[in-house]
Amino acid sequence: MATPLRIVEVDKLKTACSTCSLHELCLPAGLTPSELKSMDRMIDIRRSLKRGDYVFRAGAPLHALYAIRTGFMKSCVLHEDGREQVAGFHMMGDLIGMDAIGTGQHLCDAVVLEDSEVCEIPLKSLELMSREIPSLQQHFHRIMSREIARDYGVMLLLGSMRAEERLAVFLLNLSQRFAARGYSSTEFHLRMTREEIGSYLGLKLETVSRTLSQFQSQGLIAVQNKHLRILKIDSLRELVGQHGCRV
Amino acid sequence: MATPLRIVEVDKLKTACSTCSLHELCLPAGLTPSELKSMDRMIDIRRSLKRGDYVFRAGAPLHALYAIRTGFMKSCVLHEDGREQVAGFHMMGDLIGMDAIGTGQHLCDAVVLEDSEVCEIPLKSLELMSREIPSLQQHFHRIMSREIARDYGVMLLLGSMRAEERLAVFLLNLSQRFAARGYSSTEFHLRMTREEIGSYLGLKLETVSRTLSQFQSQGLIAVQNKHLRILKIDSLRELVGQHGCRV
DNA sequence: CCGCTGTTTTGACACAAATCAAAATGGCGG
DNA sequence: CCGCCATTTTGATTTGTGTCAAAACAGCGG
Repeated sequence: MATPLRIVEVDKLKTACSTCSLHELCLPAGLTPSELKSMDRMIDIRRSLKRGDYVFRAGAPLHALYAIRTGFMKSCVLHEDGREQVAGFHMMGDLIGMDAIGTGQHLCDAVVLEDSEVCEIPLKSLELMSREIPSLQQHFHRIMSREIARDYGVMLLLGSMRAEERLAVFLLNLSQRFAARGYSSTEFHLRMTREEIGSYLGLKLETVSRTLSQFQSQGLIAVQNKHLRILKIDSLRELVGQHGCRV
Repeated sequence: MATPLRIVEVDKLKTACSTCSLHELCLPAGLTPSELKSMDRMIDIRRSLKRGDYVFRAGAPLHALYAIRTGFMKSCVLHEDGREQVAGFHMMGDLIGMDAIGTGQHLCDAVVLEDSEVCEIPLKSLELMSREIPSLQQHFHRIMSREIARDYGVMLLLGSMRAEERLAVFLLNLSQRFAARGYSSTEFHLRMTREEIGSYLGLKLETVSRTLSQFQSQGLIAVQNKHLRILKIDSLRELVGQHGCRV
């Protein structure tokens, strides 16, 4: 878990919002071409990150928000006593760092799980520009709100679902997000370990492993280590919200 | 749980942000007197609500955000199958409804637990005005961010703490929030039932009751039904983050 | 003031998931 | 290509909470 981590390097990549294939999924969604140009001026730093790098660490002062161009990461909240809880997994088009606006300090670590590229969005510039461009303002608010909504979903999951349901919800959520990004909704690579899945779902890694095996033997999925294929997506959906369980 | 609920009545109360004792805790924190005047113009509707009323219900279209002037409420997320998870408890100075900005529809119920007054803040007006007043814009962002931060804390709690710790965190949090509002940090009324506490903490009501009794027999607190007194706040603090537990 | 209803407490027992343990597997660096 | 280390799987056992049940209690309306 605690392997030494690279220092991240900052380098300017040649990409721009106006030419980025993600711009309908990302912060600039719905902007006009000329507004997109303004975004390009705002986001001049893009970072290239390797597996194990931190985008930011808990306690660090907030410089910017980060839009994920490519790759995969997790954010995890740390407890004084060393406990760590994965608060979310993030992929291209996601915006991270918003938890830090309140205090000016990040309160979770953002750790790269698969080599990634992120765009650095200075908060001050974003504030300034969203005063000029109402649709940017609205979209930024929507993104923050969606994060709150997502968190409520996780709370529901952690507070009242049994292990099978948690896993099913997790897989369905990944599936849906991959689909929204143009990837297969039924076949993908799990970029995180069983332990990280478990931490996110409030389960131990053994339980995650056992439950995946169980799904496999029921013919719902096919897993081979990190490679996962969903065979009966409807059965998975039915599984969620069944079982008299802990209501 | 499902008692018939009054239809809420809308009436204009004579309060204004500029004369409200909460304005340093609430959305207008840090505004100049003239900016406060603008807020007054924006917030012309204040609602008076009785126990059991809904401020808004899941699925309803978003009209406004609500700032709590007095009272106490819960928000709860609903699962299709009827399960309900309390996502938070809210008191004076809190802003609720932000989860709805993303989709334009509320995704939780906000239920009044103690007769309350709320100020209705039309989202459109807030957007408009925060383009004019940078400090309002910043503070609104801070408030949304703090909600995300709070949610991360709840996720940590639900994902990796044992029953005793959850209860301790819950009590300490209430204590700290009452203190911030000028009330006693060691003696207060629990406005919610054991079942609602349990739902919030991912526990059954019996476990909540048992754990409170245990705290009492350990001399940490004195509970008598809804009345609670914290006797050893430091011991409660130590309790959080102990116990090898589920790391 | 009494009786009703919803809430809380307490006890006995069951079970889902954690813990402990060990083998199997996979991937990376030398 | 081999060997090592991290990850994953599977099994046996324990345990913290859930579940079921019943009694105690509190608050409200008549």
